[in-house]
Amino acid sequence: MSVTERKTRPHGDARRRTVLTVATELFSQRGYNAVSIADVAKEAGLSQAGLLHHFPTKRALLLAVLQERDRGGDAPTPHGVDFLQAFTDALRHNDATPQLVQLFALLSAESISEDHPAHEWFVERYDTLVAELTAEVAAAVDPDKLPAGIDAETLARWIIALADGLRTQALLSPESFVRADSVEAFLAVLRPYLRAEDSEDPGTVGIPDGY
Amino acid sequence: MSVTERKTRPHGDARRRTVLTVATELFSQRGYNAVSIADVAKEAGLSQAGLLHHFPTKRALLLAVLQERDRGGDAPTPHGVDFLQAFTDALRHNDATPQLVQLFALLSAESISEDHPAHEWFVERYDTLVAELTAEVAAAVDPDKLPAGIDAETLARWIIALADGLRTQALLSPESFVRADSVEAFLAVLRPYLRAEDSEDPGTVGIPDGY
DNA sequence: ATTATCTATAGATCTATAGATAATGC
DNA sequence: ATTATCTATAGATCTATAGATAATGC
Repeated sequence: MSVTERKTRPHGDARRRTVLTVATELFSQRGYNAVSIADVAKEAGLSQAGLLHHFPTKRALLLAVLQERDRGGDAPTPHGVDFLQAFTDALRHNDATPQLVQLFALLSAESISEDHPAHEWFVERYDTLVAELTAEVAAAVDPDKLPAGIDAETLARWIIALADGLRTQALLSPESFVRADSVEAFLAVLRPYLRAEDSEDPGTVGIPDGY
Repeated sequence: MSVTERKTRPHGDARRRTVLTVATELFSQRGYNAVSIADVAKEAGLSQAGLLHHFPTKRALLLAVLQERDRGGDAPTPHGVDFLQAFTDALRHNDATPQLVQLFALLSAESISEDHPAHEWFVERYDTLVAELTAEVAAAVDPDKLPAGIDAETLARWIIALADGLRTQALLSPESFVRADSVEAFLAVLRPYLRAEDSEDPGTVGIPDGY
């Protein structure tokens, strides 16, 4: 209940949700720059000015889409080795909605430009993701078993990069392989580096949508 | 000497090159959709209509940029293990021109949409890349040493995915790590799987110089 | 004769605002 | 009284074409 909260009504809330769904779909298919707010409004069944009543600018609409999609991993996730398994499970789950996967593929590339409305959002997202995964990998692997020069952060960045890079390949050529299988096979290759016995107390860290 | 070749003159050729350079730069910074041909023309020092004399549509301009950038590897490339070394060398070379790297990051994402002007170009590019790298990996590794379920194509897709995925991370947060180093470290981890005649001591994992 | 340019402009879009009207809830 | 909409439109852009003029090379 922030000071800047606006009053809404049931019918307006429903409209807002419709608009967000449509915007997610269109941004996913064509990217932010190639979609007009008129496109979204038409598909959502209201006028462009009607849409702008709910989301005052196109940028606000994009950020609302991202924000909604990021509260994906509300479920409690395990730590250490089991976290890595949960990661590929999340990949498999996300691949069921390719348009959402495509949205993140497109926006993560568009947002590299510093003046893109989602630039800060993505920089922060990757920082968080790398830090989180680094901690989990560190908990799962035995440092003494790692090859020289390979640390937990390196492994964490590899895993994230694999998920992102294989996503491009899978979207361009969907029938050629299964992304989650490939990432899972990679994690299996890391098995020799894992701690002999692992006993970790569970916690709650979310794996976000869009992967 | 194709039938569809156009006659050109020295001054026009120079202009064309200028336009291509500027277009590469601007597309790299902001992507195809967010750059207008007027932007390119202005920066190249000619009128928009003047630009369209050389490249009749914006789409033609993009394809010309891609085509020019793709004839990079004219040098004879080695095969097998040495090819993999040449691959990271190429990465290191490319990272010296981040705006070009950014161009491919952006276009490979934008082009996932089937109606993007560069869609076919990128589908074909990845097909070729995977096929080529699969052949080189197959020549370098000993199939008997590979973990169960991992084949040459899987490894090839991992390497391409790593290069692509780490590219996003490096562009969003350039100071945090060196992409080529990370990919090179990954290839070093693959060393136990290589054919005997190419690697002397599979027991100890070798890390390349500079580590 | 052809290439290389330019100015001017048509015709589409696109974002966002102004101002009016209807519906809703205290 | 406030929210939720709409029509209409201003003001920017954007791609591409029309038609004219200058420069170049057979």
